[in-house]
Amino acid sequence: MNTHQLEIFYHVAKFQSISRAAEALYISQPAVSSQIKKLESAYGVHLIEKNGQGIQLTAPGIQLYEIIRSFFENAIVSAESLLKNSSVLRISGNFLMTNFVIPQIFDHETNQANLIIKSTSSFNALTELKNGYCDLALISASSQPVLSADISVKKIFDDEIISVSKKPLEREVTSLIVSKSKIDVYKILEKNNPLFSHLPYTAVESTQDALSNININKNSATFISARFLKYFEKDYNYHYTGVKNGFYALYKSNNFHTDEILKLIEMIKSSTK
Amino acid sequence: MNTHQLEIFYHVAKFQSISRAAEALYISQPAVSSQIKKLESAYGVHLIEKNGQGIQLTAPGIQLYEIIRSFFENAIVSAESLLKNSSVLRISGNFLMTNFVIPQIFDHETNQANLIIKSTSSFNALTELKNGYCDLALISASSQPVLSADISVKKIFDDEIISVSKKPLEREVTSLIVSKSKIDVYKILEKNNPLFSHLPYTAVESTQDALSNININKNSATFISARFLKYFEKDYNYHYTGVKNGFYALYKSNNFHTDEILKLIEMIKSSTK
DNA sequence: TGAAATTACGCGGCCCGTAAGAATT
DNA sequence: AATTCTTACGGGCCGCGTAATTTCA
Repeated sequence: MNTHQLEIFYHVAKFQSISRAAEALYISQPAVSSQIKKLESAYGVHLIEKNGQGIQLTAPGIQLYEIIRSFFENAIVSAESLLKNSSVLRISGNFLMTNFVIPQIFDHETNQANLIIKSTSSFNALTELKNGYCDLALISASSQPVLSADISVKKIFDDEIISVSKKPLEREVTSLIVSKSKIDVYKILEKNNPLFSHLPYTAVESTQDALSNININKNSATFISARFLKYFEKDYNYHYTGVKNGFYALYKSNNFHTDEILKLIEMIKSSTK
Repeated sequence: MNTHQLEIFYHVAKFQSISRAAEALYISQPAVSSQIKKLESAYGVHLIEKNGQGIQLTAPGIQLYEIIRSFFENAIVSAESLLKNSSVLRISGNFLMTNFVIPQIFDHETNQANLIIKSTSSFNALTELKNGYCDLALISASSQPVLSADISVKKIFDDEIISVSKKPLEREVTSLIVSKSKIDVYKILEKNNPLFSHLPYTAVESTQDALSNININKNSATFISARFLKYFEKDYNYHYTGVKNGFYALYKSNNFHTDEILKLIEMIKSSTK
Protein backbone atom coordinates (compact mmCIF):
# COMPACT_ATOMS: atom_id res chain seq x y z
CA MET A 1 0.00 0.00 0.00
CA ASN A 2 1.54 3.23 -1.23
CA THR A 3 0.98 6.00 1.30
CA HIS A 4 1.98 8.64 -1.22
CA GLN A 5 -0.90 7.57 -3.46
CA LEU A 6 -3.24 7.59 -0.45
CA GLU A 7 -2.21 11.14 0.36
CA ILE A 8 -2.97 12.25 -3.18
CA PHE A 9 -6.26 10.37 -3.16
CA TYR A 10 -7.15 12.04 0.14
CA HIS A 11 -6.84 15.47 -1.46
CA VAL A 12 -8.78 14.43 -4.56
CA ALA A 13 -11.56 13.05 -2.36
CA LYS A 14 -11.54 16.11 -0.12
CA PHE A 15 -12.00 18.54 -3.02
CA GLN A 16 -13.87 16.14 -5.32
CA SER A 17 -11.56 17.56 -7.96
CA ILE A 18 -8.23 16.63 -9.46
CA SER A 19 -7.35 20.24 -10.27
CA ARG A 20 -8.02 21.47 -6.72
CA ALA A 21 -6.01 18.56 -5.32
CA ALA A 22 -3.11 19.42 -7.63
CA GLU A 23 -3.20 23.04 -6.44
CA ALA A 24 -3.26 22.03 -2.78
CA LEU A 25 -0.39 19.59 -3.28
CA TYR A 26 1.64 22.05 -5.40
CA ILE A 27 2.02 19.51 -8.21
CA SER A 28 0.62 19.32 -11.72
CA GLN A 29 -2.81 18.02 -12.66
CA PRO A 30 -1.53 15.06 -14.75
CA ALA A 31 0.69 13.98 -11.86
CA VAL A 32 -2.37 13.67 -9.62
CA SER A 33 -4.38 11.94 -12.30
CA SER A 34 -1.63 9.42 -12.91
CA GLN A 35 -1.21 8.52 -9.23
CA ILE A 36 -4.93 7.90 -8.85
CA LYS A 37 -4.83 5.67 -11.92
CA LYS A 38 -1.95 3.72 -10.40
CA LEU A 39 -3.73 3.31 -7.09
CA GLU A 40 -6.84 2.09 -8.89
CA SER A 41 -5.01 -0.34 -11.14
CA ALA A 42 -2.94 -1.73 -8.27
CA TYR A 43 -6.15 -3.11 -6.76
CA GLY A 44 -8.42 -3.24 -9.79
CA VAL A 45 -10.92 -0.90 -8.11
CA HIS A 46 -12.51 2.29 -9.44
CA LEU A 47 -12.25 5.04 -6.86
CA ILE A 48 -13.41 8.01 -8.91
CA GLU A 49 -15.68 8.34 -11.94
CA LYS A 50 -16.35 11.10 -14.41
CA ASN A 51 -19.18 13.43 -13.67
CA GLY A 52 -19.74 16.05 -16.34
CA GLN A 53 -16.71 18.30 -16.35
CA GLY A 54 -15.43 17.02 -13.04
CA ILE A 55 -15.22 13.78 -11.12
CA GLN A 56 -16.98 12.19 -8.17
CA LEU A 57 -16.14 9.37 -5.79
CA THR A 58 -17.43 5.87 -6.32
CA ALA A 59 -18.82 3.89 -3.38
CA PRO A 60 -15.46 2.27 -2.51
CA GLY A 61 -13.88 5.69 -2.98
CA ILE A 62 -16.10 7.16 -0.30
CA GLN A 63 -15.29 4.31 2.06
CA LEU A 64 -11.56 4.65 1.47
CA TYR A 65 -11.79 8.38 2.10
CA GLU A 66 -13.48 7.79 5.45
CA ILE A 67 -10.81 5.33 6.48
CA ILE A 68 -7.80 7.53 5.73
CA ARG A 69 -9.34 10.90 6.49
CA SER A 70 -8.51 11.18 10.17
CA PHE A 71 -4.85 10.49 9.50
CA PHE A 72 -4.42 13.37 7.08
CA GLU A 73 -6.70 15.72 8.99
CA ASN A 74 -5.52 14.99 12.51
CA ALA A 75 -2.45 12.80 12.78
CA ILE A 76 -0.31 14.51 10.12
CA VAL A 77 -1.17 17.97 11.44
CA SER A 78 -0.33 16.93 15.00
CA ALA A 79 2.86 15.22 13.90
CA GLU A 80 4.01 18.36 12.10
CA SER A 81 3.24 20.64 15.01
CA LEU A 82 5.04 18.22 17.30
CA LEU A 83 8.15 18.07 15.13
CA LYS A 84 8.23 21.71 14.07
CA ASN A 85 7.89 23.23 17.48
CA SER A 86 7.58 21.15 20.59
CA SER A 87 6.50 24.16 22.62
CA VAL A 88 3.07 24.25 20.99
CA LEU A 89 0.24 23.09 23.21
CA ARG A 90 -2.60 21.39 21.33
CA ILE A 91 -5.99 21.76 23.00
CA SER A 92 -9.14 19.96 21.91
CA GLY A 93 -12.23 20.97 23.77
CA ASN A 94 -15.96 21.11 23.58
CA PHE A 95 -17.84 24.05 22.10
CA LEU A 96 -18.44 25.99 25.29
CA MET A 97 -14.91 25.68 26.66
CA THR A 98 -13.07 26.49 23.43
CA ASN A 99 -15.35 29.24 22.24
CA PHE A 100 -16.02 31.11 25.45
CA VAL A 101 -13.69 30.18 28.29
CA ILE A 102 -10.36 29.89 26.47
CA PRO A 103 -10.68 33.12 24.42
CA GLN A 104 -11.69 35.01 27.56
CA ILE A 105 -8.51 33.96 29.34
CA PHE A 106 -6.33 35.16 26.50
CA ASP A 107 -8.10 38.44 25.92
CA HIS A 108 -5.43 40.26 27.86
CA GLU A 109 -2.63 37.77 27.54
CA THR A 110 -0.34 37.48 24.55
CA ASN A 111 1.07 33.98 24.51
CA GLN A 112 -1.79 32.34 22.60
CA ALA A 113 0.62 31.89 19.69
CA ASN A 114 1.75 28.72 21.47
CA LEU A 115 -1.73 27.23 21.44
CA ILE A 116 -3.56 25.25 18.77
CA ILE A 117 -7.21 25.18 19.78
CA LYS A 118 -9.71 22.84 18.19
CA SER A 119 -13.43 22.94 18.90
CA THR A 120 -15.14 19.58 18.72
CA SER A 121 -17.44 17.34 20.75
CA SER A 122 -16.48 16.10 24.22
CA PHE A 123 -16.41 12.57 22.88
CA ASN A 124 -14.06 13.45 20.02
CA ALA A 125 -11.78 15.49 22.25
CA LEU A 126 -11.32 12.41 24.44
CA THR A 127 -10.50 10.24 21.45
CA GLU A 128 -8.01 12.81 20.21
CA LEU A 129 -6.28 12.89 23.58
CA LYS A 130 -6.10 9.12 23.61
CA ASN A 131 -4.58 9.04 20.11
CA GLY A 132 -2.03 11.71 20.95
CA TYR A 133 -3.68 14.26 18.62
CA CYS A 134 -3.86 16.81 21.42
CA ASP A 135 -2.12 17.54 24.71
CA LEU A 136 -5.10 18.75 26.69
CA ALA A 137 -8.80 17.89 26.42
CA LEU A 138 -11.41 20.16 27.98
CA ILE A 139 -14.73 18.40 28.21
CA SER A 140 -18.03 18.36 30.02
CA ALA A 141 -19.68 15.20 31.30
CA SER A 142 -22.45 14.43 33.75
CA SER A 143 -20.33 11.75 35.43
CA GLN A 144 -16.56 11.68 35.85
CA PRO A 145 -14.98 10.21 32.70
CA VAL A 146 -13.38 6.77 33.00
CA LEU A 147 -10.06 6.53 31.25
CA SER A 148 -6.91 4.58 30.71
CA ALA A 149 -4.25 4.63 33.40
CA ASP A 150 -1.90 7.09 31.67
CA ILE A 151 -4.45 9.90 31.57
CA SER A 152 -4.86 12.39 34.41
CA VAL A 153 -8.16 14.08 35.19
CA LYS A 154 -8.67 17.42 36.93
CA LYS A 155 -12.10 18.80 37.61
CA ILE A 156 -12.30 22.45 36.60
CA PHE A 157 -15.72 23.25 38.00
CA ASP A 158 -19.17 21.86 38.63
CA ASP A 159 -22.12 23.46 36.97
CA GLU A 160 -25.88 23.35 36.95
CA ILE A 161 -27.44 22.23 33.70
CA ILE A 162 -30.33 24.23 32.30
CA SER A 163 -32.58 23.65 29.35
CA VAL A 164 -32.78 26.36 26.70
CA SER A 165 -35.01 26.99 23.69
CA LYS A 166 -36.15 29.78 21.41
CA LYS A 167 -39.75 29.28 22.52
CA PRO A 168 -41.20 29.29 26.06
CA LEU A 169 -40.26 25.85 27.28
CA GLU A 170 -43.48 24.81 29.00
CA ARG A 171 -45.85 25.45 26.17
CA GLU A 172 -44.45 25.54 22.66
CA VAL A 173 -41.48 23.18 22.68
CA THR A 174 -42.20 19.88 20.93
CA SER A 175 -38.85 18.04 20.96
CA LEU A 176 -35.46 17.85 22.65
CA ILE A 177 -32.03 17.78 21.05
CA VAL A 178 -29.56 16.22 23.45
CA SER A 179 -25.79 16.27 23.08
CA LYS A 180 -23.96 13.05 23.91
CA SER A 181 -22.23 14.51 26.93
CA LYS A 182 -25.59 15.34 28.51
CA ILE A 183 -27.40 12.14 27.72
CA ASP A 184 -27.27 11.02 31.36
CA VAL A 185 -28.91 14.25 32.39
CA TYR A 186 -31.65 13.68 29.86
CA LYS A 187 -32.31 10.20 31.19
CA ILE A 188 -32.71 11.44 34.75
CA LEU A 189 -35.07 14.18 33.65
CA GLU A 190 -37.06 11.88 31.41
CA LYS A 191 -37.83 9.70 34.42
CA ASN A 192 -38.48 12.34 37.02
CA ASN A 193 -39.63 15.52 35.36
CA PRO A 194 -43.05 15.71 33.68
CA LEU A 195 -41.78 18.61 31.57
CA PHE A 196 -39.39 16.33 29.68
CA SER A 197 -41.00 12.94 29.94
CA HIS A 198 -43.37 13.40 27.00
CA LEU A 199 -40.90 15.05 24.60
CA PRO A 200 -39.26 12.99 21.85
CA TYR A 201 -35.51 13.43 21.74
CA THR A 202 -32.72 13.34 19.18
CA ALA A 203 -29.13 12.67 20.17
CA VAL A 204 -26.40 14.71 18.49
CA GLU A 205 -22.62 14.86 18.81
CA SER A 206 -22.20 18.14 20.66
CA THR A 207 -23.85 21.10 22.30
CA GLN A 208 -22.85 23.12 19.26
CA ASP A 209 -24.81 20.76 17.01
CA ALA A 210 -27.79 20.94 19.34
CA LEU A 211 -27.78 24.75 19.29
CA SER A 212 -27.48 24.81 15.50
CA ASN A 213 -30.47 22.50 15.30
CA ILE A 214 -32.52 24.84 17.46
CA ASN A 215 -31.84 27.60 14.98
CA ILE A 216 -33.47 25.41 12.33
CA ASN A 217 -36.24 23.83 14.37
CA LYS A 218 -37.28 26.62 16.68
CA ASN A 219 -39.71 24.41 18.60
CA SER A 220 -36.94 22.27 20.05
CA ALA A 221 -34.89 22.63 23.22
CA THR A 222 -31.49 21.47 24.48
CA PHE A 223 -29.36 21.44 27.60
CA ILE A 224 -26.44 23.76 28.24
CA SER A 225 -24.46 24.67 31.33
CA ALA A 226 -25.88 27.52 33.33
CA ARG A 227 -22.53 29.32 33.52
CA PHE A 228 -22.60 29.86 29.78
CA LEU A 229 -26.11 31.22 29.66
CA LYS A 230 -24.77 34.79 29.65
CA TYR A 231 -23.50 34.24 26.12
CA PHE A 232 -26.94 33.20 24.84
CA GLU A 233 -29.36 34.88 27.23
CA LYS A 234 -30.89 37.33 24.82
CA ASP A 235 -31.70 34.62 22.25
CA TYR A 236 -32.98 31.84 24.45
CA ASN A 237 -35.65 31.10 27.04
CA TYR A 238 -34.39 28.93 29.80
CA HIS A 239 -35.55 26.67 32.56
CA TYR A 240 -33.52 25.36 35.49
CA THR A 241 -33.34 21.62 35.78
CA GLY A 242 -31.42 21.05 38.99
CA VAL A 243 -28.99 18.51 37.51
CA LYS A 244 -25.22 18.78 37.91
CA ASN A 245 -22.61 18.66 35.18
CA GLY A 246 -18.85 18.54 35.56
CA PHE A 247 -16.16 20.21 33.47
CA TYR A 248 -12.91 18.31 33.28
CA ALA A 249 -9.38 18.87 32.00
CA LEU A 250 -7.60 15.70 30.87
CA TYR A 251 -4.02 15.14 29.81
CA LYS A 252 -1.54 12.32 29.46
CA SER A 253 0.53 11.85 32.57
CA ASN A 254 3.72 11.53 30.51
CA ASN A 255 3.21 14.75 28.54
CA PHE A 256 6.28 17.00 28.26
CA HIS A 257 4.19 20.11 28.84
CA THR A 258 2.70 19.06 32.15
CA ASP A 259 3.82 22.28 33.84
CA GLU A 260 2.27 24.45 31.16
CA ILE A 261 -0.89 22.36 31.22
CA LEU A 262 -1.27 22.65 35.00
CA LYS A 263 -0.71 26.40 34.78
CA LEU A 264 -3.36 26.69 32.10
CA ILE A 265 -5.83 24.62 34.11
CA GLU A 266 -5.30 26.94 37.09
CA MET A 267 -5.97 29.94 34.84
CA ILE A 268 -9.19 28.37 33.57
CA LYS A 269 -10.28 27.57 37.11
CA SER A 270 -9.73 31.08 38.38
CA SER A 271 -11.30 32.73 35.35
CA THR A 272 -14.51 30.72 35.76
CA LYS A 273 -15.00 31.32 39.46
CA MET B 1 5.65 15.88 5.76
CA ASN B 2 6.88 12.75 4.00
CA THR B 3 4.49 9.86 4.66
CA HIS B 4 7.00 7.37 3.35
CA GLN B 5 9.43 8.42 6.06
CA LEU B 6 6.64 8.20 8.65
CA GLU B 7 5.85 4.66 7.55
CA ILE B 8 9.49 3.66 7.99
CA PHE B 9 9.66 5.43 11.34
CA TYR B 10 6.50 3.60 12.43
CA HIS B 11 8.19 0.25 11.87
CA VAL B 12 11.39 1.34 13.59
CA ALA B 13 9.38 2.51 16.59
CA LYS B 14 7.26 -0.62 16.65
CA PHE B 15 10.27 -2.94 16.75
CA GLN B 16 12.62 -0.52 18.55
CA SER B 17 15.12 -1.75 15.95
CA ILE B 18 16.33 -0.64 12.56
CA SER B 19 17.19 -4.18 11.48
CA ARG B 20 13.75 -5.57 12.40
CA ALA B 21 12.09 -2.66 10.61
CA ALA B 22 14.16 -3.33 7.51
CA GLU B 23 13.12 -6.98 7.55
CA ALA B 24 9.45 -6.12 7.94
CA LEU B 25 9.62 -3.57 5.14
CA TYR B 26 11.64 -5.87 2.84
CA ILE B 27 14.31 -3.22 2.32
CA SER B 28 17.93 -2.95 3.44
CA GLN B 29 19.10 -1.75 6.84
CA PRO B 30 20.96 1.32 5.51
CA ALA B 31 17.87 2.38 3.57
CA VAL B 32 15.89 2.51 6.82
CA SER B 33 18.67 4.26 8.66
CA SER B 34 18.96 6.90 5.98
CA GLN B 35 15.22 7.67 5.88
CA ILE B 36 15.13 8.14 9.65
CA LYS B 37 18.10 10.50 9.37
CA LYS B 38 16.28 12.49 6.70
CA LEU B 39 13.12 12.72 8.77
CA GLU B 40 15.13 13.90 11.78
CA SER B 41 17.13 16.47 9.85
CA ALA B 42 14.05 17.83 8.08
CA TYR B 43 12.75 19.03 11.46
CA GLY B 44 15.94 19.20 13.49
CA VAL B 45 14.57 16.70 16.02
CA HIS B 46 16.14 13.52 17.37
CA LEU B 47 13.65 10.68 17.23
CA ILE B 48 15.91 7.76 18.09
CA GLU B 49 19.12 7.47 20.08
CA LYS B 50 21.75 4.81 20.47
CA ASN B 51 21.33 2.34 23.26
CA GLY B 52 24.11 -0.20 23.46
CA GLN B 53 23.95 -2.35 20.38
CA GLY B 54 20.50 -1.15 19.44
CA ILE B 55 18.45 2.03 19.51
CA GLN B 56 15.61 3.44 21.57
CA LEU B 57 13.06 6.19 21.01
CA THR B 58 13.57 9.67 22.39
CA ALA B 59 10.69 11.48 24.09
CA PRO B 60 9.48 13.18 20.87
CA GLY B 61 9.93 9.83 19.12
CA ILE B 62 7.50 8.17 21.51
CA GLN B 63 4.99 10.96 21.00
CA LEU B 64 5.29 10.77 17.23
CA TYR B 65 4.80 7.01 17.36
CA GLU B 66 1.59 7.41 19.34
CA ILE B 67 0.25 9.92 16.86
CA ILE B 68 0.82 7.87 13.71
CA ARG B 69 0.34 4.42 15.17
CA SER B 70 -3.39 4.00 14.64
CA PHE B 71 -3.05 4.86 10.96
CA PHE B 72 -0.55 2.12 10.22
CA GLU B 73 -2.17 -0.39 12.55
CA ASN B 74 -5.81 0.21 11.68
CA ALA B 75 -6.42 2.50 8.73
CA ILE B 76 -3.89 0.99 6.32
CA VAL B 77 -4.99 -2.54 7.14
CA SER B 78 -8.64 -1.62 6.63
CA ALA B 79 -7.88 0.25 3.43
CA GLU B 80 -6.08 -2.76 2.01
CA SER B 81 -8.81 -5.19 2.91
CA LEU B 82 -11.33 -2.79 1.39
CA LEU B 83 -9.43 -2.44 -1.87
CA LYS B 84 -8.25 -6.02 -2.19
CA ASN B 85 -11.55 -7.67 -1.65
CA SER B 86 -14.70 -5.71 -1.00
CA SER B 87 -16.51 -8.86 0.12
CA VAL B 88 -14.56 -9.03 3.37
CA LEU B 89 -16.56 -8.06 6.44
CA ARG B 90 -14.51 -6.43 9.18
CA ILE B 91 -15.86 -7.04 12.69
CA SER B 92 -14.55 -5.34 15.81
CA GLY B 93 -16.10 -6.56 18.99
CA ASN B 94 -15.59 -6.87 22.68
CA PHE B 95 -13.83 -9.83 24.28
CA LEU B 96 -16.88 -11.93 25.05
CA MET B 97 -18.55 -11.53 21.66
CA THR B 98 -15.48 -12.10 19.52
CA ASN B 99 -13.97 -14.91 21.56
CA PHE B 100 -17.04 -16.95 22.41
CA VAL B 101 -20.11 -16.03 20.36
CA ILE B 102 -18.61 -15.51 16.90
CA PRO B 103 -16.42 -18.65 16.90
CA GLN B 104 -19.38 -20.71 18.07
CA ILE B 105 -21.47 -19.57 15.11
CA PHE B 106 -18.80 -20.53 12.63
CA ASP B 107 -17.96 -23.87 14.17
CA HIS B 108 -20.06 -25.64 11.59
CA GLU B 109 -20.10 -23.00 8.90
CA THR B 110 -17.36 -22.52 6.35
CA ASN B 111 -17.50 -18.92 5.16
CA GLN B 112 -15.43 -17.37 7.94
CA ALA B 113 -12.75 -16.68 5.33
CA ASN B 114 -14.73 -13.53 4.50
CA LEU B 115 -14.46 -12.20 8.03
CA ILE B 116 -11.73 -10.19 9.73
CA ILE B 117 -12.41 -10.35 13.44
CA LYS B 118 -10.71 -8.08 15.93
CA SER B 119 -11.07 -8.37 19.67
CA THR B 120 -10.88 -5.07 21.52
CA SER B 121 -12.80 -3.05 24.10
CA SER B 122 -16.39 -1.93 23.49
CA PHE B 123 -15.20 1.65 23.48
CA ASN B 124 -12.52 1.01 20.87
CA ALA B 125 -14.86 -1.01 18.68
CA LEU B 126 -17.21 1.98 18.57
CA THR B 127 -14.40 4.33 17.61
CA GLU B 128 -13.28 1.94 14.89
CA LEU B 129 -16.77 1.78 13.46
CA LYS B 130 -16.97 5.56 13.45
CA ASN B 131 -13.63 5.86 11.65
CA GLY B 132 -14.58 3.27 9.05
CA TYR B 133 -12.01 0.77 10.37
CA CYS B 134 -14.66 -1.92 10.66
CA ASP B 135 -18.07 -2.71 9.17
CA LEU B 136 -19.73 -4.16 12.25
CA ALA B 137 -19.18 -3.46 15.95
CA LEU B 138 -20.42 -5.92 18.57
CA ILE B 139 -20.43 -4.33 21.99
CA SER B 140 -21.96 -4.53 25.42
CA ALA B 141 -23.23 -1.52 27.31
CA SER B 142 -25.47 -0.99 30.28
CA SER B 143 -27.43 1.73 28.48
CA GLN B 144 -28.17 1.96 24.76
CA PRO B 145 -25.24 3.63 22.99
CA VAL B 146 -25.83 7.10 21.60
CA LEU B 147 -24.36 7.60 18.17
CA SER B 148 -24.15 9.74 15.10
CA ALA B 149 -27.05 9.69 12.68
CA ASP B 150 -25.44 7.42 10.08
CA ILE B 151 -25.00 4.50 12.48
CA SER B 152 -27.70 1.88 12.99
CA VAL B 153 -28.11 0.00 16.26
CA LYS B 154 -29.67 -3.42 16.73
CA LYS B 155 -30.00 -4.99 20.15
CA ILE B 156 -28.82 -8.62 20.07
CA PHE B 157 -29.89 -9.65 23.54
CA ASP B 158 -30.27 -8.46 27.10
CA ASP B 159 -28.32 -10.15 29.81
CA GLU B 160 -27.96 -10.21 33.55
CA ILE B 161 -24.62 -9.02 34.88
CA ILE B 162 -22.89 -11.08 37.54
CA SER B 163 -19.77 -10.44 39.56
CA VAL B 164 -17.01 -13.06 39.41
CA SER B 165 -13.81 -13.64 41.35
CA LYS B 166 -11.33 -16.38 42.15
CA LYS B 167 -12.14 -16.08 45.86
CA PRO B 168 -15.53 -16.32 47.59
CA LEU B 169 -16.98 -12.91 46.92
CA GLU B 170 -18.47 -12.08 50.30
CA ARG B 171 -15.42 -12.67 52.41
CA GLU B 172 -12.04 -12.56 50.73
CA VAL B 173 -12.41 -10.08 47.88
CA THR B 174 -10.72 -6.75 48.62
CA SER B 175 -11.12 -4.77 45.40
CA LEU B 176 -13.11 -4.49 42.16
CA ILE B 177 -11.81 -4.18 38.62
CA VAL B 178 -14.48 -2.64 36.45
CA SER B 179 -14.44 -2.50 32.67
CA LYS B 180 -15.55 0.76 31.06
CA SER B 181 -18.65 -0.75 29.52
CA LYS B 182 -19.91 -1.80 32.94
CA ILE B 183 -19.11 1.35 34.86
CA ASP B 184 -22.79 2.30 35.07
CA VAL B 185 -23.54 -1.05 36.63
CA TYR B 186 -20.82 -0.49 39.18
CA LYS B 187 -22.25 2.89 40.14
CA ILE B 188 -25.69 1.45 40.73
CA LEU B 189 -24.27 -1.34 42.85
CA GLU B 190 -21.98 0.96 44.76
CA LYS B 191 -25.00 2.95 45.89
CA ASN B 192 -27.42 0.16 46.63
CA ASN B 193 -25.50 -2.98 47.46
CA PRO B 194 -23.55 -3.25 50.74
CA LEU B 195 -21.44 -5.99 49.16
CA PHE B 196 -19.83 -3.51 46.75
CA SER B 197 -20.11 -0.21 48.56
CA HIS B 198 -16.96 -0.65 50.64
CA LEU B 199 -14.71 -2.04 47.89
CA PRO B 200 -12.19 0.23 46.15
CA TYR B 201 -12.40 -0.03 42.38
CA THR B 202 -10.09 0.31 39.38
CA ALA B 203 -11.44 1.10 35.91
CA VAL B 204 -9.90 -0.73 32.97
CA GLU B 205 -10.52 -0.72 29.22
CA SER B 206 -12.24 -4.06 28.78
CA THR B 207 -13.61 -7.17 30.43
CA GLN B 208 -10.61 -9.01 29.06
CA ASP B 209 -8.29 -6.64 30.93
CA ALA B 210 -10.34 -7.06 34.09
CA LEU B 211 -10.14 -10.86 33.91
CA SER B 212 -6.39 -10.74 33.27
CA ASN B 213 -6.03 -8.56 36.33
CA ILE B 214 -7.91 -11.06 38.44
CA ASN B 215 -5.39 -13.69 37.41
CA ILE B 216 -2.70 -11.49 38.92
CA ASN B 217 -4.56 -10.14 41.93
CA LYS B 218 -6.67 -13.07 43.03
CA ASN B 219 -8.44 -11.05 45.72
CA SER B 220 -10.21 -8.86 43.18
CA ALA B 221 -13.54 -9.28 41.39
CA THR B 222 -15.12 -8.00 38.19
CA PHE B 223 -18.43 -8.02 36.31
CA ILE B 224 -19.22 -10.22 33.35
CA SER B 225 -22.43 -11.18 31.61
CA ALA B 226 -24.19 -14.22 33.04
CA ARG B 227 -24.59 -15.85 29.64
CA PHE B 228 -20.83 -16.18 29.37
CA LEU B 229 -20.37 -17.72 32.80
CA LYS B 230 -20.30 -21.22 31.31
CA TYR B 231 -16.92 -20.43 29.75
CA PHE B 232 -15.40 -19.52 33.11
CA GLU B 233 -17.48 -21.40 35.63
CA LYS B 234 -14.82 -23.83 36.82
CA ASP B 235 -12.32 -21.04 37.57
CA TYR B 236 -14.52 -18.42 39.17
CA ASN B 237 -16.89 -17.92 42.05
CA TYR B 238 -19.86 -15.80 41.13
CA HIS B 239 -22.62 -13.73 42.62
CA TYR B 240 -25.76 -12.46 40.88
CA THR B 241 -26.24 -8.72 40.94
CA GLY B 242 -29.63 -8.25 39.33
CA VAL B 243 -28.48 -5.52 36.94
CA LYS B 244 -29.16 -5.66 33.21
CA ASN B 245 -26.69 -5.27 30.39
CA GLY B 246 -27.40 -5.00 26.68
CA PHE B 247 -25.46 -6.43 23.75
CA TYR B 248 -25.62 -4.38 20.60
CA ALA B 249 -24.63 -4.70 16.96
CA LEU B 250 -23.80 -1.41 15.25
CA TYR B 251 -23.06 -0.64 11.62
CA LYS B 252 -23.02 2.29 9.26
CA SER B 253 -26.32 2.75 7.51
CA ASN B 254 -24.58 3.32 4.18
CA ASN B 255 -22.43 0.18 4.33
CA PHE B 256 -22.34 -1.92 1.14
CA HIS B 257 -22.60 -5.14 3.09
CA THR B 258 -25.80 -4.30 4.91
CA ASP B 259 -27.48 -7.52 3.78
CA GLU B 260 -24.59 -9.67 4.98
CA ILE B 261 -24.46 -7.73 8.24
CA LEU B 262 -28.16 -8.20 8.92
CA LYS B 263 -27.87 -11.90 8.15
CA LEU B 264 -24.96 -12.20 10.55
CA ILE B 265 -26.84 -10.35 13.27
CA GLU B 266 -29.74 -12.77 12.89
CA MET B 267 -27.34 -15.69 13.21
CA ILE B 268 -25.86 -14.25 16.40
CA LYS B 269 -29.32 -13.64 17.81
CA SER B 270 -30.52 -17.16 17.19
CA SER B 271 -27.29 -18.75 18.41
CA THR B 272 -27.48 -16.93 21.74
CA LYS B 273 -31.11 -17.72 22.49
C1' DT C 1 -14.84 28.77 -25.83
C1' DG C 2 -13.19 27.63 -21.43
C1' DA C 3 -12.62 24.41 -17.71
C1' DA C 4 -11.33 19.81 -16.39
C1' DA C 5 -9.37 15.39 -17.05
C1' DT C 6 -6.43 12.16 -19.96
C1' DT C 7 -2.50 10.72 -22.77
C1' DA C 8 2.39 10.78 -24.21
C1' DC C 9 7.10 11.34 -23.27
C1' DG C 10 11.50 12.75 -21.33
C1' DC C 11 14.17 14.28 -17.38
C1' DG C 12 15.85 14.36 -12.73
C1' DG C 13 15.60 13.32 -7.98
C1' DC C 14 15.52 10.09 -4.59
C1' DC C 15 15.26 5.72 -2.83
C1' DC C 16 17.41 1.52 -2.58
C1' DG C 17 21.30 -1.87 -2.60
C1' DT C 18 26.13 -3.24 -1.98
C1' DA C 19 30.25 -2.92 0.54
C1' DA C 20 33.09 -1.31 4.06
C1' DG C 21 33.53 0.77 8.71
C1' DA C 22 32.48 1.79 13.64
C1' DA C 23 30.55 0.70 18.11
C1' DT C 24 28.89 -2.35 21.59
C1' DT C 25 28.40 -6.95 24.01
C1' DA D 1 33.40 -12.78 17.11
C1' DA D 2 28.71 -11.48 16.41
C1' DT D 3 25.22 -8.09 16.15
C1' DT D 4 23.69 -3.58 15.15
C1' DC D 5 23.90 0.84 13.21
C1' DT D 6 26.48 4.29 10.07
C1' DT D 7 28.89 6.02 6.00
C1' DA D 8 29.89 6.11 1.06
C1' DC D 9 28.63 5.68 -3.59
C1' DG D 10 26.49 4.23 -7.85
C1' DG D 11 22.32 2.65 -10.49
C1' DG D 12 17.59 2.44 -11.61
C1' DC D 13 12.94 3.45 -10.94
C1' DC D 14 9.19 6.44 -10.57
C1' DG D 15 7.10 10.59 -9.92
C1' DC D 16 6.84 15.07 -11.90
C1' DG D 17 6.40 18.61 -15.64
C1' DT D 18 5.36 20.13 -20.38
C1' DA D 19 2.57 19.89 -24.28
C1' DA D 20 -1.03 18.09 -26.93
C1' DT D 21 -5.68 15.78 -26.94
C1' DT D 22 -10.32 14.73 -25.44
C1' DT D 23 -14.62 15.63 -23.10
C1' DC D 24 -18.23 18.33 -21.46
C1' DA D 25 -20.87 22.65 -20.27
